[in-house]
Amino acid sequence: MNLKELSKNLGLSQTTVSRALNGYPEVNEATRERVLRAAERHNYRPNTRAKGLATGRALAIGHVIPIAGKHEMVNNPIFGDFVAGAGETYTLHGYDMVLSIVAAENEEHIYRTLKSRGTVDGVVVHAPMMQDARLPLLTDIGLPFVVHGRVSGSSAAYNWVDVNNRSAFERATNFLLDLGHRRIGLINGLEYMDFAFRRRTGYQNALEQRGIAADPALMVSDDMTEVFGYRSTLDMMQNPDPPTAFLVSSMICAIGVRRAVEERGLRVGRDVSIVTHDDELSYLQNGKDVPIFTATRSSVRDAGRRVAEMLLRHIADPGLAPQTELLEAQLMVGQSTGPVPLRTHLKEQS
Amino acid sequence: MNLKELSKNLGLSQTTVSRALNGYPEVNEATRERVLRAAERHNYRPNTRAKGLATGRALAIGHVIPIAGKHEMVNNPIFGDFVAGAGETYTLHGYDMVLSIVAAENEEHIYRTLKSRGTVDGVVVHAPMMQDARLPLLTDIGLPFVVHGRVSGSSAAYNWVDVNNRSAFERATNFLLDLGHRRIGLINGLEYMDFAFRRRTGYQNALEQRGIAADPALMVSDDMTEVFGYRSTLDMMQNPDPPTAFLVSSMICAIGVRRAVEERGLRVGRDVSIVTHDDELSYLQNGKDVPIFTATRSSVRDAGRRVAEMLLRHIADPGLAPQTELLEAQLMVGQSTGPVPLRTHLKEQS
DNA sequence: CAGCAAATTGAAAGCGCTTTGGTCCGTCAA
DNA sequence: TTGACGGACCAAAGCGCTTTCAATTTGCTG
Repeated sequence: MNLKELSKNLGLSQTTVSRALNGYPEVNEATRERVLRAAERHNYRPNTRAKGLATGRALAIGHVIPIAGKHEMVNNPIFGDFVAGAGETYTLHGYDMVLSIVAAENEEHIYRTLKSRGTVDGVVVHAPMMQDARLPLLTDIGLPFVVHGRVSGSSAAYNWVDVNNRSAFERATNFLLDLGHRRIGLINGLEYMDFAFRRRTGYQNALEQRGIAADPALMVSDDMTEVFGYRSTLDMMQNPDPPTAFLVSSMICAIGVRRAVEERGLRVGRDVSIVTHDDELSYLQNGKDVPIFTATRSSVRDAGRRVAEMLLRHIADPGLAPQTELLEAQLMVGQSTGPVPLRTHLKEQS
Repeated sequence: MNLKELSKNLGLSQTTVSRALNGYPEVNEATRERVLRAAERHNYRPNTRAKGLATGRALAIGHVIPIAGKHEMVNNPIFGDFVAGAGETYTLHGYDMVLSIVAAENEEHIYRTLKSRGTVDGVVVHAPMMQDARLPLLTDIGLPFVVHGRVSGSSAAYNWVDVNNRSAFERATNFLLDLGHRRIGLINGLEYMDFAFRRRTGYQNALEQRGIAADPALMVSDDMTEVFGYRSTLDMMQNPDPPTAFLVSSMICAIGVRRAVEERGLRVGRDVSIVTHDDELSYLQNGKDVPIFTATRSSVRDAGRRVAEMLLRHIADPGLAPQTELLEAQLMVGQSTGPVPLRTHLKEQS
């Protein structure tokens, strides 16, 4: 069933039917009613490609997901929840979501293709790095975009939605300091990722304010896997003056930290404290009533929604000035933190 | 830059240029060369929508992802890796991937829309349930599809790619039985999901073959969260005759099992054994060299690739008879299993 | 009752591509 | 020399929609 058939069926011109369906004012209300009913009855839906051709808009948003490639980067675990949030919003506004899975080295090519083929009206930039090259590229080719995160070192203004990673980790560090911890291990993501850099800044700021020198031996950064959390915890525990607390950049990583701690015969929340960042991934909930881990919490699904809304706003009104949205993470106290243990206690365990 | 401009530029007709670019034989090789070079130089890429309109094909595949809605179902954690695999394949074949995030109750509507708008040439069915209603629906509306998993209770033939869940869990159970375990807890996914049903069947088969009656108190099923693994393990440990081993349907769940075991002061792999299913999620690797958990292993990303290939095959040749592909999971021995402990040992701990 | 504006509706021209149905030339066999 | 034939190319008709420009009708005003 297409427009032509439908209008013939109704004894009207395609013009009128099209107008009726798209809510134009110059069509008689009675006629519109009749058209809508007929469309419903015949299960008519306009062909997206034809509509797109005629209007010049794609009614679709692109998400380019770089996958683990040469550099053995791990796929982003927050991705699923993020697109769930964004997708909800697109559906609500009648937009499609186009996903491009691509090796990192082909990213530029994909963006150009997306633009020149007219596949999408805009894109979301995931997992921004410091001085991310995608910003100038997208600006150059004229594809509207919103960044999920921020790009340190970018001079030009651009659209972004981000969690206040610095303040979150600053607060988390202060929380641990208040509990008496002085040796706090930072288990961070790769620090060419913007968010990881900001988190370390927050951590260091807090230490500095109390006149504590950050110990390089207590700061590591890598792909945030369970094994990384496990290994680096074991390593730090070897330190003659081992940390009594860990600040961790992801739940998955924190699970590895816990494994290491418990394997050493210590108890999380009593002998060793852990604070982690919690993206509220739907499949990795941090406990039910009481959080398992004390955590800086911020819903990545919600972030997805906000990013999508911002992008649609800018597509609808290309003249709009760049917007930004800074989300504050909550600090949720769970079972994984407690006052610093007495030195003697730790000694006798190790 | 579009076809018209490009051909004017070359002093050729659109027809010839189009043919040259699409590899038709009736064009002079020298001309083709010239056209290809010009296209490259001007960075020309045909408009997808126009091409689709003219050919009647969308060059896109749909993935409909139901999200946590009324029934508080948890988003599928394997989703990210699965689409990564499928997406690779699509990109390779010049197809786009269209994602629809939708509340489960609107799924039917989305499929109809996808078809009538001509957005996609086919779809992938995720997370099939027993007697899944999507199969008859998709057959009815004539949208080609491949199921990731299988649908018990479907009479008609259909395309699917699935892991042999039954045999995997049968082997895992036998492995534990061989180690002397007789009380094995099954922590399974929701059993209206087809894979969960098959896994339980495998577990029960193995027990039966050794003349052991399956104890309903040792079989639970729910959304596979960390908390579910934790809670149900604690519950089962209360049993007067508690399990000495657990067979778990997902890594995330198994992490909860481990937490419960260690919280009870027991040691995984010595006091209590755990076997889990491992989808080889890129962000949740089961250790590096030696697996943390003994596991039935099968790459969901690989499954994504295979599903995508099968679907593209069927779209290219609509006459093809339904195909099926059964993947065998590997049983990887890790650090989480060991012989059944002496009864006395367990008693003294509890 | 003439005249004009507002309310409705249509015809047709694109949007950028593919593809059908030619056309125009050399070539080659008869 | 002629006609058939294959090679190389092109004009134009769609694909299913939107939108401009016009046409027609209706309702009022003076």
